[in-house]
Parts: sequence; structure tokens; C-alpha cells
Amino acid sequence: MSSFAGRMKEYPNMSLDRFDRENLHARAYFLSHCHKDHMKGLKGPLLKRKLKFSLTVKLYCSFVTKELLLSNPKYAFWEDHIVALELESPTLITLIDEASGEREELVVTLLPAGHCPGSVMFLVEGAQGTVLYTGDFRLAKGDASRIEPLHSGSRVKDIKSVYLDSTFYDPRFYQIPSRETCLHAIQGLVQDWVSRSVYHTVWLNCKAAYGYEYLFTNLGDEFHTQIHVNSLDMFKKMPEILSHVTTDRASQIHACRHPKGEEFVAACRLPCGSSSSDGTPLNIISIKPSTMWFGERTQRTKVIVRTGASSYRACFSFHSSYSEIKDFLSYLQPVNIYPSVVPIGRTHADVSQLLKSMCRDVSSSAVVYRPLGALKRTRPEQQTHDVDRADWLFEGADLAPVRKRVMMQEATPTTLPNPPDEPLPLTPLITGDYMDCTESNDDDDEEEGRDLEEEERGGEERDEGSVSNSGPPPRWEEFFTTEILTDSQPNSCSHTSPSHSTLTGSQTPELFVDDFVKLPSPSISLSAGRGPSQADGMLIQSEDRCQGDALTNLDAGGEECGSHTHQSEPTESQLSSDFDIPSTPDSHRPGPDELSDLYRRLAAGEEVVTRTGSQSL
DNA sequence: GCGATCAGGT
DNA sequence: CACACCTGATCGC
Repeated sequence: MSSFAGRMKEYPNMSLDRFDRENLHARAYFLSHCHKDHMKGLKGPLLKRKLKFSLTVKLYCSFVTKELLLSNPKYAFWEDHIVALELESPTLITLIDEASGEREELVVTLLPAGHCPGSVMFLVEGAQGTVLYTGDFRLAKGDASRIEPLHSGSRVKDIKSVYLDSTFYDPRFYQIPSRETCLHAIQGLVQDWVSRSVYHTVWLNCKAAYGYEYLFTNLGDEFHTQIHVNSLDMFKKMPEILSHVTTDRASQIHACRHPKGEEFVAACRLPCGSSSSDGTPLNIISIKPSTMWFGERTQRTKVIVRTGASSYRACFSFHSSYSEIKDFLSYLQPVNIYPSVVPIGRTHADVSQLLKSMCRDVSSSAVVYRPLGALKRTRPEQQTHDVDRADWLFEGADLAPVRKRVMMQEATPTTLPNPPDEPLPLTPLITGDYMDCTESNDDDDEEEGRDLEEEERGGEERDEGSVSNSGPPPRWEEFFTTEILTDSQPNSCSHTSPSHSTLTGSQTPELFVDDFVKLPSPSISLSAGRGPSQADGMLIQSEDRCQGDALTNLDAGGEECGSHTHQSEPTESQLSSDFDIPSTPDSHRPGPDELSDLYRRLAAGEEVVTRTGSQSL
């Protein structure tokens, strides 16, 4: 949970994501996204009173965040004090002290954060240097290079401080399967289920929070349906989302919620109360999006885990993994990094120590200080790395090490693939940096004999085409319209007005980079009979997967949902949507006999050797 | 009655 | 395992 107190050292007159205590006296407020833990104090009576008497205090956020916020009547009093900003449009903001009239000018730029609809990072440029407040974010490897305002021409901007979402900044969370991988795995599971009959229904057991919408839009498109949800109110200005959700309970895919939802589903009733359409009982599976993470060398990394006869967990993360954060930081090379979250079991000192290695070394030889510089330096507030103000003190034009911009997007999609042995040009600075995390993941690393280097080589070999799949970070803003749309959308996405199509393309998570491997493997599929769009992003299924740990997830226990579940369970391939798995040369696909033996042993309750540890639930 | 905080749950 | 959130109990105003 965020322990950020709301203030940045450089710009203490602005408050971000905290609105209580000392933040009550801020000159301007910034809300990175609409999750409750970033809105502390935002509906407090003290702040409400302050607004009544203030002409200048504003809340800055994205258009989508504004819409989501105001869809809750408890925040309606903010209406006239919210300034929605466009993404990636630098905006001059003057902070005024209402008592003294003192003014301070800042340039603030909203950057897409990929955490939930409307989520942004704040890039602040002013007299105290350039700082980045990330809010909560999930960016894939290489995304920083595609965010224009982080650059100045061909250079990466000189960033003094990053206030970082360090939720998963711990080597234990080294990798989290990409959004695409997770989405495709979920699609596979849903496909297998809903194709069985119209009574086969999926319940997406999502938490009461924004962030699952891209799941709804993609599943909606894939299955030509709308997802049943409790309310459409918050999406009334977001046609792309609105067209994929419905309050009509006659849907095969539900994401409705009820405090006793789990009990309902165990009793073959959906949280909305629906239990049948025409008297025939529903056949429900539940899929609970959950964060799953894996160590640096972990290879068998299941994206879907079965937790009961008709319940599954599916990998889903709102936050960047350790390696994604490292990629982000090593691209930006800030001078300071301040963590906003201390992972459980860690101290602030632990995290700060870990983060030190990601900071630019200001004493490095890249900075050559002129002997006379100290004498010339008359303005004490000047920062040694402030390029614009202090470069006359130094040799050369730049104090910050030259950081060349990397354009991943420009990687030629149609030309020859990178040579297998050459690392992809993801960051200019590090490749070996990932080695300093070897202290980690003993616990997660169940790989016995595998050689890491071999694994990496295998990965890069297959990475060929996938570089060009990288897209820009998510732009939830493009979901937004100023019109208010009504609930009377057509009941099938296939009828959705073409006027929305321009919004669709750039929003879908296909655009996220998959760090890992995709193989155009014709022999492997998550499910049969799907279109070419799935074939492109096919997950690799390891040959040896079936021998062991995949089966350990076939939990024979758990609640049964009526008598009809057994013969209609999803097939093996749905249960083990592995990702990033290089094939093992000396492994083999188990034969039917081996498989049935394993099934028999599982059914008999015998131990089956597992390399993923206990996953029984 | 309201808000803040904590425990316990999903 | 975490996350984001909810409910209910308790405390203080």
C-alpha cells in the first residue's frame, strides 16, 4: 500500500494522491488515478471547506479520472475545481499562495501509466529540476522509450527524482507474465467453456476497482458479447468500454459483483442472482484475476491455475514487475529514486538500497567539474545536474551522462530478425544489470539443471518478430468522449457502431510488449478453432510441461457445482497456459498412458511430484 | 451521526 | 504470496 505522504521534496507546494493532513494546505492537487488508496482525504470535510473559499486551488488529473471521480456523488463537490489535462501535453501551471500572492510556475505533463483507466504519471519541470511521480503504473519493457515527453530531441531528459511505484520492486517479483499473455490465456479458458453450450457461463471474479476494463473489451470482442456488470454509470462518456458492458443478465460472461458472490457461484447462481435463462441451470466457472509472479529463472509459469472443480485464478497485474521497473529506471537514470511502497517483509532501507543501484552515479567520470566552477557558483539552489542552468560550470554541454534515446518502435518489422546472439536494443545502458539480482528467487526457482544462458539464447531466438509487436503504452484517454452516451447500446459488439472503431484499435492490450517469447507454433494451441489473431500470439507450451507441474494444478478437490461438471471440465491445454517457455531439448511429450497414469494417481490422492511447490487450495 | 482506524474477509 | 476494496467493530468528536 502506498506510503507516499503526498509531497515531493522539490515541489512541496503540490500534493499528489494524498489529500489529508499537511496536504490540506497545498496550492494544487494532483490525482494520478481513481483508486481509493490514492484518494485519502479527497472527500474530507476539511478539504471541502477549503474549496469553498478558494478561487485558485485546483485538482489536476486526466479526463478519464475526472469522469470516474465525478461518477461518484461523494466527490461531486470537486466538479468546479477539477482541471482535466490531455495526455502528453505539457501544461504551464502556476501555483499561487493565496495569502501572500507568491507564485511558482511549473510545467506538468501527464504520461500514460497503464495501471487502470485514466491512470497517469506526472512529469513536473520547474526551477527545482525535472521530477517524475509515477503514481501506480504498469509499463512493459521498453515502454519508456516510447513516451515522447520523457525525451528532449534524441536525448532522455535529465530527471532529478523519480517517485516510484515500488509495489513489486523486489527480485522475488522478477517477472509477471505480460498483459497479452494473460489475456490470451484467459481467452483460451473462456473460449473452451462458453463454446460448450449457452448455459456454460463464466464469472470474472474481479475486485471492486477500475483496471479490468481491457479484459472486458477484449473478451467482448473475442466472443461477440457484452460483459454483465453492476453499473454502467461511470463509463457513460467512454464509448469503447460502454459498448462492451451491459446490465442485461443474459450474458455468458459476467463480471457482476455481490458481497456473497462466491457463495452464490458455488451454488450455481451468479452474483446478479441469475441461475438460469429458461429453466436450464447454468454451468458456471469462476475466474479470479490475481497477481502471479515468478523468479528470474523460473520457467514454468502458469498463467491460469485451477483452484477448485470450477474455479480458476488467472494472472493479472496492475503493477510493473521488478524487471519491468528496472528496465524503466535504467532507461531514465534519475539521480534520486524515492519508493512509494515498501513491499511486505522489507524495510524502507532495503528498498532504498536496492534502488541505489538504479540511480545515476553523479560522481562518475561522465561529469567533469571545472576547478573554477565552485567559485563561479553564486546561486546555491542550482542543482549540479541542471543542464539548462548550470552547464557553464562544466566541461561540455551536459552534466548528465548522455543518454541516447532508444526507439523500439522503429525496429524494422519487416526486415531480417536480429541475429540470435545479439541482445535486442531495449536499453542503451544495461544488459548485464539483470545479473545483480541473483540473490533472489531461490524460492521460486524450481529449475533444476537448466542453464540460464541457454534459456536466454532460446528466448532471443524466438523474439525475432515480437519486437515489432510493441506498441505504445495504453491510452485510456482515447476511450473518452465529451458526449454522454446512453445505456441503449446494441446488445452485441458485432453491431457496434463503426464510429467507435478508431478508438478500439489503439486501446487494446495487443499493443503491450510481451517481454517473452511467442512462437508461431502450429502444433500448439490453447484451444481449437480460433481465428488467426490468436494464432499470432500463440503461447508456447513446453514439451515437458505436461509431465509434472501442469498436472499438479488439476486439483481434484474443491467445491462441486452440481453434478454436471465432470465431463465438461476444460481440457488440459486450458489449465496450463504457460508463458515464456523455451522448449527443452531432451524432453518429450507424455503419451496418453503416462497422462492417464498421472490422472489416476491424482484422483487417488497420491503425491505427484511437483516443481512449482504447493498450489493446493 | 460522522469520520478515522483496525481487524478480517474476498 | 499481493492488490483494492468491503464490512463490521470500536473509538472520539
